[in-house]
Amino acid sequence: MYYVVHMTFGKYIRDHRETLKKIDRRFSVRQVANRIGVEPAYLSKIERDEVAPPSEAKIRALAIELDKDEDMLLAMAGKVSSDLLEIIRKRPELFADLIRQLKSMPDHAILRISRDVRDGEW
Amino acid sequence: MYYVVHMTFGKYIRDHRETLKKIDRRFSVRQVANRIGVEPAYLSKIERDEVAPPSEAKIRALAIELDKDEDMLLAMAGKVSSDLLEIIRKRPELFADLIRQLKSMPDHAILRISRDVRDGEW
DNA sequence: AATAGTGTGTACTATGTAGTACACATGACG
DNA sequence: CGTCATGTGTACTACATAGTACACACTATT
Repeated sequence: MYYVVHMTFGKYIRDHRETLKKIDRRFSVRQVANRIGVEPAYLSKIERDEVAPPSEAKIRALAIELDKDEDMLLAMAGKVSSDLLEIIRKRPELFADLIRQLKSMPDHAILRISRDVRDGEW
Repeated sequence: MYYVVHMTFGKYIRDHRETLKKIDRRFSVRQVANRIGVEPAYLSKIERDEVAPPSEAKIRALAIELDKDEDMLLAMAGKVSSDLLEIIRKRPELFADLIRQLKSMPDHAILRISRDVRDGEW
């Protein structure tokens, strides 16, 4: 999935909204804009990357609307979920060290730690 | 260390700068401000919490100046280091899951994971 | 007593963030 | 063939962020 790297936030939203629109006409710019609570002209500009991605709250609404992962969409917008920031800010040195350690680790290693923690192997 | 919770960014900086000033007069508001690259009046306002904490770059400079942990100082300012954000944004779902898992884990468990990863037990 | 340094009050500014409001041309469709 | 919906251009706005610049009164030093 090479192309994802070059995909902007706007183009990604447009692509997926258009795909949904093909089978459901309620996915027009106007109707989606209304449902997520912004002006249609604003969503149009977002989708053409004419303006920066919207706020975290609107991105979350978009993620739900388009059935995409919220953290992934936030990341495409250059943001990190505020609940994660809060967790890190409460124990900054601990989390900073761990995250920097994990920077160079492969996906499967991080997944495994997640699973081990969840399964209570600690 | 209860009081730390109620300590503001400004008060924390002021306390530590004043402590250093007692044994080294180069730690005046003016001289520290000059070294970190801001106006003295601005640092004065920061220390009295009259304005919001400064930018990440200035906080880092302050951390070095006062010999404090950068991530901890950033956290007190309500921020998270941009290098950590970048790491998370590159694999948002993986890191989001892990961090939320670790939210309720005790310090020693997180420390142990850090150590295990560093020592290559993966 | 002069002067050098200190902390702070007041006023101002540039840039970024996160949008709204309305008009307009085009396209779909019953 | 009229009207209803669609996407978008233009203009504008409120608030936040991250500071600067200068003047002033006080303190310490020599």
